[in-house]
Amino acid sequence: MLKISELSAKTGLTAHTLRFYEKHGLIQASTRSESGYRYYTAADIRRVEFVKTARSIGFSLEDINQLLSIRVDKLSHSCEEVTEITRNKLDEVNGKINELQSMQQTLQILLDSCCGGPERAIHCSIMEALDKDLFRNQDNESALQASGKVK
Amino acid sequence: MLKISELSAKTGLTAHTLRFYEKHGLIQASTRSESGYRYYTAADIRRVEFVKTARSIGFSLEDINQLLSIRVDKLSHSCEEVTEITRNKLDEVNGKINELQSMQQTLQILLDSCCGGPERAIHCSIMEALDKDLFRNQDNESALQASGKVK
DNA sequence: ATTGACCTTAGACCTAGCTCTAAGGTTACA
DNA sequence: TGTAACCTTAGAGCTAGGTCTAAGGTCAAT
Repeated sequence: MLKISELSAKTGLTAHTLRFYEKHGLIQASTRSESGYRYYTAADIRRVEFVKTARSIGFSLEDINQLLSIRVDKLSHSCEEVTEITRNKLDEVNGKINELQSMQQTLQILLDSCCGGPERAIHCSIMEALDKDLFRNQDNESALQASGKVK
Repeated sequence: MLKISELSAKTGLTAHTLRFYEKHGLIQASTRSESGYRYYTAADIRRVEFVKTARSIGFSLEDINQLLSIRVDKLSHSCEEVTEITRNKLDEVNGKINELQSMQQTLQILLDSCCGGPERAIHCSIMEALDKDLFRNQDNESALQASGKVK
């Protein structure tokens, strides 16, 4: 039976975060002392580790709540439910990656178009590109190429 | 000279957002009527479009403030300053992509390891993986393979 | 003159996941 | 017995970028 600071040391989560997770229904201390101190059993600790692992993969607290309710009653739930949560998360992650890769490409094109030197910014290709609104549509690269900023 | 609702229609930004940008020093209406109504000149509009474009690429409001201060006095600034902002942003984006790709890989491995069918979740590979804390180090794939969950 | 659509401001609210503070009670050790 | 290190709770604060509300003033058309 661990006190909250001991569980904190064991898991690397702060006591604040552990209480926060409790408030959001993710974890619990099965036992409380008479004075209200939380005491965590081995099972409690495994649950906290589960949360920590799921969190490190990127699942939201809401996802984890769903995963936990499957975890405590696996007989009433199917693999399908688990994969659905996982697949939804993967879709979300893929969506974010696509957005970021689009930014990445645009930023790279901008960088490639500019000398990057100590020259006055008066004719800086990046500033021009931002001013000319070459990014209204998805056709960034050709728009920039058409503007003559990419060799 | 456009009123705020006209600028809103022109740019697709809400009047609320335009005022919000003004509060944060990004934009301004050069003119105000006696009663305090904002009136935007052509130059104001170009500045708003600049902000919108930079925002769509992913620059933060703080980045944009820096870009704008270069924009209004290009003689006092160099291409180097502009590329530095851009490169920092690119680094940030690349960092996020890396994180997300790591999540993506882990999620994909989890999905590949599970039947995803109507079977009871009692031996679900994903739940087992989350319980066994196979993700403590970067070696997710080999850990999962070692656990026999990936063919 | 009245209505309805517009405008103003200050400031609250939202998301997500913490992070921290205040005010007070408990415990262990010297 | 004192004190330092713990624990408790409720609730505020943080980030970033909006989004919305309330209370009131303005404007144009009828």
